Amino acid sequence: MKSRFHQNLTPAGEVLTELMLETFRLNGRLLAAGDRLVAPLGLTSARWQILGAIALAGNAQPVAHIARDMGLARQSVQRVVDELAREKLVAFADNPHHRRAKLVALTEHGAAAYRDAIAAHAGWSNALAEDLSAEEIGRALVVLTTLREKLERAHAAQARARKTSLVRAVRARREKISDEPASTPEGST
Amino acid sequence: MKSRFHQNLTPAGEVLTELMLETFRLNGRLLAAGDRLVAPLGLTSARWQILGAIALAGNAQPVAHIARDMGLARQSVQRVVDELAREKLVAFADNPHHRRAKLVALTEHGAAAYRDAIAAHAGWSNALAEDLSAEEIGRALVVLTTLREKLERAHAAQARARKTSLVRAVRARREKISDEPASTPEGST
DNA sequence: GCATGAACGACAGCGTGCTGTCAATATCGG
DNA sequence: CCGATATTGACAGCACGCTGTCGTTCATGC
Repeated sequence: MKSRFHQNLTPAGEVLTELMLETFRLNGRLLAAGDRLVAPLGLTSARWQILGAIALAGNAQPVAHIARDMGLARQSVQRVVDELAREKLVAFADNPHHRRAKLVALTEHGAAAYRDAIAAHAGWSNALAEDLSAEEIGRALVVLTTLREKLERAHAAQARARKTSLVRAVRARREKISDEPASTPEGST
Repeated sequence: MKSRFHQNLTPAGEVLTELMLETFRLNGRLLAAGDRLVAPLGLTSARWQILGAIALAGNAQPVAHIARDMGLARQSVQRVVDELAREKLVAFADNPHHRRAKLVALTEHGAAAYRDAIAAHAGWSNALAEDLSAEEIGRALVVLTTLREKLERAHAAQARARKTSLVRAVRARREKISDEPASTPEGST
């Protein structure tokens, strides 16, 4: 089995490597096309995705929730939300549960912009999907989701392991420190 | 048919929209995991992808060719290649076909770094692909490739149409200008 | 009530993609 | 050969993702 990349790759690992490269390429193309699609509305892909996440959430949420729903870092979403707020596409409201973390909601202006964007997207997406059936796209979606979830689980497990070993190191260090003073005054060494 | 996004979406357009969002998420997760994987080698995802593209090309190429192969803008690749050159992972060689566009090749140091990276990737990719067959990953790859190619064709067609209409406007303007001086001296108007 | 840990926004910096511009170079057609 | 066009590297700026840090706020357990 001749691998394009490395002899240790399994057949599945080999085609997965190709899928990764294709994901990077498709990601760039989708962003570029999305940017062009919503540019006449004064939006970018990132901005209208955030408008979409707010709209789909159904009710106002703090930035950190929006970010979690989107699978992005909080600060990334915060930055764009602040810009959207400056342009009056979203507005902040008090959060009864947290004095600091305001709730973010679409303004009328923002809701209209999102409606325009999603309407343009619908026609474009329908045309793009023309050569493929919903079933095969759905199967591809399952593969991508499976991979992403597996990556997220592995990362979370690593973070827990790293934290646990850090806690163990700190505890070992604390016990060692508390042992040494006690041992020294008694002169048992 | 109740759409999560917009009532005009076809079933295929609907699931494609979900696939797009999943692509963005998977892209971020793959980059993050890739960065972690090659960090001990002093590399990042972007850097080792470029090392890989150079290695897979088989012979030294100018930056613009590498970029075209990767589906990226030339300047993006140039920037990283210049960094890799500073760190002695790649080197420039004269190009007999173009005095300005040097050829880029891996150094011994760069080839060793790439070997280490791809070996680490192989184990990791095999494990990630464990829950999926090569066949289903391959089918997903076909879907992604189909979409990407369609996006690229649509963009190229738009660029040609934009250029053609610009050329027509310039020609119409030139003919109008050249007509007016000729008409005026002959006094036919 | 108090201490601790987690979550959150603000601030900061960085990597990486993009587009645009300009000068150098190559290619092609008249 | 010359002019027009395309390609290329260098330069520049920007959007957008990330991580880290710090102070504020909340939740939990003792």
